[in-house]
Amino acid sequence: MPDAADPAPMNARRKFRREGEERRRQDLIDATLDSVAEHGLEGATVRTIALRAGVTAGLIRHYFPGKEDLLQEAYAALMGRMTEQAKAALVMEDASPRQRLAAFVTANLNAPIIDQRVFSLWATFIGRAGADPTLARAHREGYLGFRNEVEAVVAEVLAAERRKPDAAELRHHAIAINAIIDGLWIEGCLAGEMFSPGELAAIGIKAIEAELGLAPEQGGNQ
Amino acid sequence: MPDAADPAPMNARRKFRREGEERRRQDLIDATLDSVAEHGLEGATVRTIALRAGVTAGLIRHYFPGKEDLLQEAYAALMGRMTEQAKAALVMEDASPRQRLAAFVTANLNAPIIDQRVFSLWATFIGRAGADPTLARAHREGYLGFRNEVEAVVAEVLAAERRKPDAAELRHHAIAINAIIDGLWIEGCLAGEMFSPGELAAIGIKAIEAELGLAPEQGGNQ
DNA sequence: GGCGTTGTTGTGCAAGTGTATAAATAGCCT
DNA sequence: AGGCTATTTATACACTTGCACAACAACGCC
Repeated sequence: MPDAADPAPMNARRKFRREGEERRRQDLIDATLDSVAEHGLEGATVRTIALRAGVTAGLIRHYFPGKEDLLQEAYAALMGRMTEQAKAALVMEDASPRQRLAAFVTANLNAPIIDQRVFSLWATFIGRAGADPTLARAHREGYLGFRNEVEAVVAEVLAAERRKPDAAELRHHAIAINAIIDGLWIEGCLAGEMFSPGELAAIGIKAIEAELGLAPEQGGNQ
Repeated sequence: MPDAADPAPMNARRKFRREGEERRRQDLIDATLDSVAEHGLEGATVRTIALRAGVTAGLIRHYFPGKEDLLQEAYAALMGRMTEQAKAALVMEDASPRQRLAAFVTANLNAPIIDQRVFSLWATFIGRAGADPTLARAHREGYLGFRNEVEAVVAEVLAAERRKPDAAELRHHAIAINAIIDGLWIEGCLAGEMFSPGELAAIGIKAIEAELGLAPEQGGNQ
């Protein structure tokens, strides 16, 4: 008679807790990014994502109209974090424009922005920008925002050197500097162990100073 | 009585031609790249690929052990074409090192290397480099090969200017120049219509000359 | 021209996909 | 404590996926 009063029913329904809506959405988005980073878009199935988030697959559809919407929000969250971190280094106060530019470059060429997982996510999503106009526009806006930040700092740096560049010149500098940062970022993410700590940032700062025609710093700060 | 002697039997088996093995493999690889570029890795199913190649899905398994192998070979083919095109601009003869460097940059920052489809493919595949060691190594080799080419040209350019850089300096220049080209390549692929023709190449050449400390060209060639 | 080889097709299948929906239960309000 | 409600689970379903396999027919060879 092990049938009647079994103290451990084998068809026990899984225990669960009710989390707040915001918390669940964040967990699902984070689980989505983890899944995409690890297995690519193809491997990011609702079941994989749900497993990672510690819930069952059905719950996804309770918070998102469909899987596509979850992916969209995950990409938006990723971009938001990236640009937020990147710009954070610019808000230094009590620093010369040149120091701020150097700090900006250094921040963008070290952890946590140099990170293989973030790069994988970026590449995976951006690869679909050619086919998905929504992604393409999201990228364009992020890129232009970033470039405008660069352009603003460059203008300050040159102003401090009493140089008065015209708009076209400024734009070219911003494009070039953006390329230097992006290119070094990729190199660092894909082959970080080939560079010693701080090496990429040093290369980037020197390249940017050359681009702007600044004399190399002589002994240190100021 | 349209039943008996129907001249067009509705269960007609599809007509086909036997292509050479190399031709079929190439067609399948091209169809794979097209599918990946258009729908991403997730949308590149054996049926989609076969449809694009003008064959039926079963044939894929006649030429490749599995879908994964087809993807691997497609990625290898992509990388091969990219590096081949990129290096082709370096074989100019009867040109000064500096002209060769400029030609190299120009070639890499215009069509057909600046191309949204190629970028989509690159990003899609490289996004998996973090998880797939095979891909990671393939990229690393391609990258180092590219950077060594850059380093060699840079050495020639500096030698022509009677400068004798040490190995570390040379390496840093190569890393920076590589980053400039990569970064501008990405900008051009993702937002090509934001730049006028030749603008990216001009920006790249100026940035690289600044990096190398070369005086701007005065009037034209030589 | 017939024939064998094998490139090619078509069908089948088990596993996995996103989504729909009913059943259950955790936690709040009174 | 007890019920209400919305979060969460579980199951079902139609569809797609990669792959296996047998039937077929295009092409070279005699």
